[in-house]
Amino acid sequence: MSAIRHALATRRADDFAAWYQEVVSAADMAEESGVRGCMVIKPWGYGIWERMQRLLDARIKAAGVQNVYFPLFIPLGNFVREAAHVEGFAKEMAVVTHHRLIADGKGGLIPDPAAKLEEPLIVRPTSETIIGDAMSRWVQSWRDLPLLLNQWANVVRWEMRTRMFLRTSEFLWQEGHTAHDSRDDARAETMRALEMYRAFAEEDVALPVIAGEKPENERFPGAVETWSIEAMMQDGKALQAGTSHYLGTNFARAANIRFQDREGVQQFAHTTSWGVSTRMVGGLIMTHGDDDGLRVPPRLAPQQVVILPMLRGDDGDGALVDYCEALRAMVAAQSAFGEPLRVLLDKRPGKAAAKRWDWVRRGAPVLIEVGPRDREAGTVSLLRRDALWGEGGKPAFQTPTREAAAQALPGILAEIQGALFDQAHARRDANIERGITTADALADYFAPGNRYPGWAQVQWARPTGPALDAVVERLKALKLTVRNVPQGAEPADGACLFTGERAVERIIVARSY
RNA sequence: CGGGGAGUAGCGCAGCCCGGUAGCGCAUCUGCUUUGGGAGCAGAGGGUCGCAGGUUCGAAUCCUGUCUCCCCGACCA
Repeated sequence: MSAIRHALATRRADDFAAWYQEVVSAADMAEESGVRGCMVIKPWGYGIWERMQRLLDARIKAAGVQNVYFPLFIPLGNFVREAAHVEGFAKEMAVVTHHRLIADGKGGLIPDPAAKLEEPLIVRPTSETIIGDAMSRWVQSWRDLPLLLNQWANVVRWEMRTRMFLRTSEFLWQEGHTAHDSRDDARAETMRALEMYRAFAEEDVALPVIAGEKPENERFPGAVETWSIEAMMQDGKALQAGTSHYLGTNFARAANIRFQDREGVQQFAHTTSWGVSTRMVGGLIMTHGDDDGLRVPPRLAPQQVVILPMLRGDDGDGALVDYCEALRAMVAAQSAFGEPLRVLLDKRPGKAAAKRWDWVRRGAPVLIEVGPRDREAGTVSLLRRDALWGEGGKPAFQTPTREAAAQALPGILAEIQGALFDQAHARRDANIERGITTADALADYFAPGNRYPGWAQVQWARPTGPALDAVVERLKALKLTVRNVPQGAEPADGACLFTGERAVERIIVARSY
């Protein structure tokens, strides 16, 4: 038993779903909007997304990909070309049918029947079709390839069940779209994007992931291959945190993206697409959050260091603020991870101890409280968010000198970034069961009493068609899905767990978001 | 989209069954006290009870519809 008084009302272990929602609101990240499935992303939540954008965009540009922007609206006729793609998205589409409102005579407004669109517009659920249409005009010769594009955009999918950041009807993402003159080149791009996501997730978000290929039944509609990075949440469920697709020539045929090769022969281009979304923010919460709120990895924190003067509303405040301003300047002069350190001096009136818990819940990596006694002694009181609690259920303050604190911060932030990754990595590895070889053992491992069981890595014979459907049904009975076939796993050396045939590869099986 | 639950002050809730003009805790504001760790006391402000109809002399409360959220399922980044 601990005497710790946590900053949240709900513990992860008691009700993970309720805890998640409490973090989203207590960390002041987002709130409901009144529109089904849509959310208002508040400054702290959006600031984290902006950091993700900045870091991922740098990686995208470093790969020679150029940013573009395509329209929100896609003509219906443009969308209907790739059959599997359309079938995959048709059920969840927002459609624009009118362009004007008129009074309904009862004080309200209705779409003007006289302003019905000749051809409805759909709100993009993803942009393969409209970008494919442009590519068909932009690509003529092998010299035009590869064509490497990316856009940062919002997309809309009419989801049946929504959750903040994890699945919203409208979400923000980047979608890369590339066209190539060969299968090999397009597949290489697919794998490059996947590796980019792995590095982004692990190095920037401190999110350990397993990269691998999705099974046939989990492929993106219209894709030839779909690859993903999968992260383990603290309740043991898997979260698909990024995807990369090799689309073959399916979309090129649908959009007529053709080029003349070196021999003068018309060929269809091979295309790819890849994306990471605001869902990553949800993954960050469920990976790094604790019973005191969010913990933001320093590379992503909008503010890495927050200085809290212990103001008393008396004459002593001026000198204290001066002391803190000087500290702020010292800290701001430091660099961490190759960028100037992001530091906030929170001078809002109020008790430092009360404001402290606001910043703990938001998950700022380092808090520095400064009182009159610190000022006189030339010290500060420093608290690491990744190691909040000390002896006796009290916050674990350190009291270095002001100068020492400022100089130590780059190192401390690097330590926190590493500590968050290491904790998540250790937890994930401890919760992957690799010894399951029978269906009964699998059912036992995921038995209802075992609340947060984690993942199982098992061997299978990679069934296809009806045989795969049968496997999917058996897994569904246990609420499980095949997440992916991990890259770099050991070769199969046993029997398929489902069919008893000789296994050909290892797969990750898990419950998922 | 099916099954279940819920919308009352910024947050968490009571009141509803049995209609009579809205309350508690935290937060906020003011004053006094306190002052190195999530302060105490006193006072104050803040709500057309999700929205729209209906029943009624009178609706947070009863009836109908509708919107939104949460949980479970089906579907999906």
